[in-house]
Amino acid sequence: MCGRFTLTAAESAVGEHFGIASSFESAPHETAPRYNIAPTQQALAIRANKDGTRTSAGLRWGLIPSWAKDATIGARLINARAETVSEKPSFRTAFKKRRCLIPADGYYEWQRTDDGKQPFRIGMEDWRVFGLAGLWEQWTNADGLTEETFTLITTTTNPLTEPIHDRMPVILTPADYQRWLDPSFDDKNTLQRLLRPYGEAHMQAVAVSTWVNNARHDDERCIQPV
DNA sequence: CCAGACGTTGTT
DNA sequence: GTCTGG
DNA sequence: CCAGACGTTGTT
DNA sequence: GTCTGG
Repeated sequence: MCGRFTLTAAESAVGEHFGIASSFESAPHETAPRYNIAPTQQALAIRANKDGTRTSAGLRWGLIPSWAKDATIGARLINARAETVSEKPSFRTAFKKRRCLIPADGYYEWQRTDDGKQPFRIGMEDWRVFGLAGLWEQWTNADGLTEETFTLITTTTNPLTEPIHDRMPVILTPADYQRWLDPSFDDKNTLQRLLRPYGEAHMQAVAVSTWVNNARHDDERCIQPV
């Protein structure tokens, strides 16, 4: 699965990778380096308009379906399984109409051992930015206040990460971005084929400090190799 | 018809 | 909102 | 994902 | 054990 991730890259590198001008105006609070993005926190999301132009915004991690009576369900819907995402009531509408990319340059998985749990930071071999496949929703509470949330799609693991954990988040290649983001594209089979494990060839996994365990910790010590 | 669920993970 | 179970 | 709470009353 | 919060 994927319950934590990083986005430490410069705002300009993120903009260049996803083809957006700048996040300073649309999401000023998401431009600082993040070493430990946790569920319920805001994170940067990339979406596309019908004309294909891309925008960025800060959304809350943990999808709240539009029909939810209260927001607490969001903390449990932080991941959606690629195998069932197109059918599940909580996700199917967003899968058709509200897909997004979540910029990251690492994600964390905890390996269970006899001694406890060892966190790993996993990403590209040079820690460059990549796009995680996500879905977003808009939810309005009883007071009429609106909130935008997202979930990350997971799939089976790849050979690099198999010893650590049996699931991994879906990482899309830039060639797939446009189709994934296009809100008017809704061919279920085509979309579902994009949700496969990313090739391990240019990835790395590094054991890091348990400092990352606490979601309130958000500094360089989280990515410190051990 | 109405009522109630709607999710993933890991562990057993 | 939409589907399943009763 | 992990950490931390897990309760009610009345009063300030 | 299970739920909520980050």
